[in-house]
Amino acid sequence: MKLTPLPLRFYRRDAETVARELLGKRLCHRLEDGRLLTGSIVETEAYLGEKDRASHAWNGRRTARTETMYGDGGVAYVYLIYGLYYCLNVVAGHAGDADAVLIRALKSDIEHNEWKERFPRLKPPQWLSGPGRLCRAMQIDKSYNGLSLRSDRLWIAGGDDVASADIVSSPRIGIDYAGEAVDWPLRFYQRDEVAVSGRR
DNA sequence: CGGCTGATCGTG
DNA sequence: ACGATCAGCCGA
Repeated sequence: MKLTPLPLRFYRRDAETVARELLGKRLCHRLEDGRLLTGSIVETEAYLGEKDRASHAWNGRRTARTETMYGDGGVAYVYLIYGLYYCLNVVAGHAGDADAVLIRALKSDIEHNEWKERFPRLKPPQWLSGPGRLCRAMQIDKSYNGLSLRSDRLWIAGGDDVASADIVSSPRIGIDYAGEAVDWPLRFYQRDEVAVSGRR
């Protein structure tokens, strides 16, 4: 299995395109001790920057937290939610436009024994199902915020292409407050994939 | 300053 | 259905 990082030009497009095309790609994390955790992306959501009420950058909110999203595409944007969980985003587009793609679920392509020990109550597909769970399982926290997705530690590699007929879109999850943006079909997931989170 | 809130998850 | 739990944002 080749795990070559995607080129920067992959990320420097609009968030919706990046969100669709991230399906099937492999998220890779090299731990300090040398072990490698990987999973195939099966669910994403696009966030469209300042014009998107669901985005942290809505209405031009450019703060210490959102600054990462305002940079060029190709880095990780990681934030803490509900004081409990981390969420991993891929920054898309170009400097100034604050586009990002939330990674919502992975399918494990390596049966990693340690996960069975750490999450004994969850069945295998659930370790990586949901943005908070996948960060916990992949050991991604806020220290990865701003890190290049072509770094030695964290990167995204090519995978199996997903046919467009197998990509389903829907409104995004957990953004009921987002006004006119609540129904924008910016969530994408792989049809019939059990690791996909939440309601369909 | 102090109050409020959330791109979630686990339990009941 | 609800509580956990806190960084960050906002208003004063």
